Amino acid sequence: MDVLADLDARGLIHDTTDREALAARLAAGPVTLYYGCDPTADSLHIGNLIGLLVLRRFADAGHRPIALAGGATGMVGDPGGRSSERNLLDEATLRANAAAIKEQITRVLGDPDAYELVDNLDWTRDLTLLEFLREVGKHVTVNQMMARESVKARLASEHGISFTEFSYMLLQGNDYRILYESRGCELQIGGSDQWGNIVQGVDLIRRTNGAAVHALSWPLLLAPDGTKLGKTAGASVWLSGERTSAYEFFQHWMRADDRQVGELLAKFTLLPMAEVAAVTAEHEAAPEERQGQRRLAHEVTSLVHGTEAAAAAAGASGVLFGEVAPRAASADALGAVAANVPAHELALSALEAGIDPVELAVVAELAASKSEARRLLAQRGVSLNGRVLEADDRPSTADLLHGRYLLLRRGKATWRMVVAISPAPS
RNA sequence: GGGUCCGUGCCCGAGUGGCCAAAGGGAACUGGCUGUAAACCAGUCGGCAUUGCCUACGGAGGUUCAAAUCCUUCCGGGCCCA
Repeated sequence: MDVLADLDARGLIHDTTDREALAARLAAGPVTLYYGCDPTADSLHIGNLIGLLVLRRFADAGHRPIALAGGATGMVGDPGGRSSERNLLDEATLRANAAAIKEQITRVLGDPDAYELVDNLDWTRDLTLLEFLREVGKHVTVNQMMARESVKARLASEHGISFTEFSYMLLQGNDYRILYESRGCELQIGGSDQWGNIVQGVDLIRRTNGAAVHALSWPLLLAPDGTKLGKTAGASVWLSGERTSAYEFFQHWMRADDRQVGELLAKFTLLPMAEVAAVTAEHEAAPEERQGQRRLAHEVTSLVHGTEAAAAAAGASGVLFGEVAPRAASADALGAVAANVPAHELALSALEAGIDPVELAVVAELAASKSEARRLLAQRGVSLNGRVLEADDRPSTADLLHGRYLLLRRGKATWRMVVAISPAPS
């Protein structure tokens, strides 16, 4: 299979170094390539998922991917795409983050024999300043570095840019050089915001080794209306089940904008393009059926959380958004929901005399504060067991479904379960 | 080292002694319409609390009946000069 053609069809090529040379090299035999993510948090988010999946696509085409966790680069901070200086994370945090991220990479890439996982801290930690200046710095002109968009933007802003962040691109360039020298890595991939950093490495390798290596970037994901995706919108959907439960993850894709379904299927699933096209066509014929979103949610959730979790999330969604009224739902169905929707325990005794809805909303973490809870209730934004919860209601044990569940919803799609428990005899 | 300007709520950004929990925009949240969509319309958007209180305008002090607004100092940053 022609990987480049496939990536192209999926809209995953934004830029490459000499396209023909790259195509020829890929056709000539297995190529070692890498993609790196910095451990700025203890979980990757769906933006990084594209990169991992592109690695996977290369692996499936017979190439040899390297996933790089940026233990070293994470300590410095990439100036790209931000207007102000980063706060440096301490080493312990970074180490913990890197460990968590490695686990996620492993999950998405599957077969541990099919790829290699490295951490740039391993070769950067002991690099001395003099070595760095002589082996890396000497080959790069500041003129060229200043010309980078990300640097220019920061130079123009009132915040400036520290030398540390300015050096980031050299560290990343050096990673590529090390991987080229130690493992014969000839291709680095990344989002288009990484293009400058990637090309930096390509240049460095040409100057130090006289070799022509390659680069490939994909376009950054845009919001459906073509504007830049808000930081909160995409960056808040995490791969970690701790941060974003499998159910919530599934729901994120279920709510995808119609206009984006085809694009998302192409970029975030491993379905062959022919099938993507078929599903998209089916979806466009009857968008209200949401078949595209269903398939998308199932595929992506399976990749990240496993098919079992995906099926469970789909099952819970069926109960919550289906025809069945909460009061008529079976104990099994509710149990399944409780296992998928964030659930909170509440002592049975707290319900006996009736509970203040404000209190209940806070306990269920439907609202972050009592003020917010009151606001939501005033706006009639909370429902209990399928009925609007009024501010002067006093939910009690009589409202428990099957003697133990309270099913709460905020807005249209945010569900919480409260499970009543008898205090353990002590 | 000298001069000068700046630091406001999730983000951008007004405010230069009381009418400021702080204009405006964006994001976000809720309601209406709908298909768990889009667009659009309306409302909300520091916390606690029965019209009141607390915390907040980089940090710490001070002046004042009263400070985001004035003074001192510290921290952080931009620009110019050396």
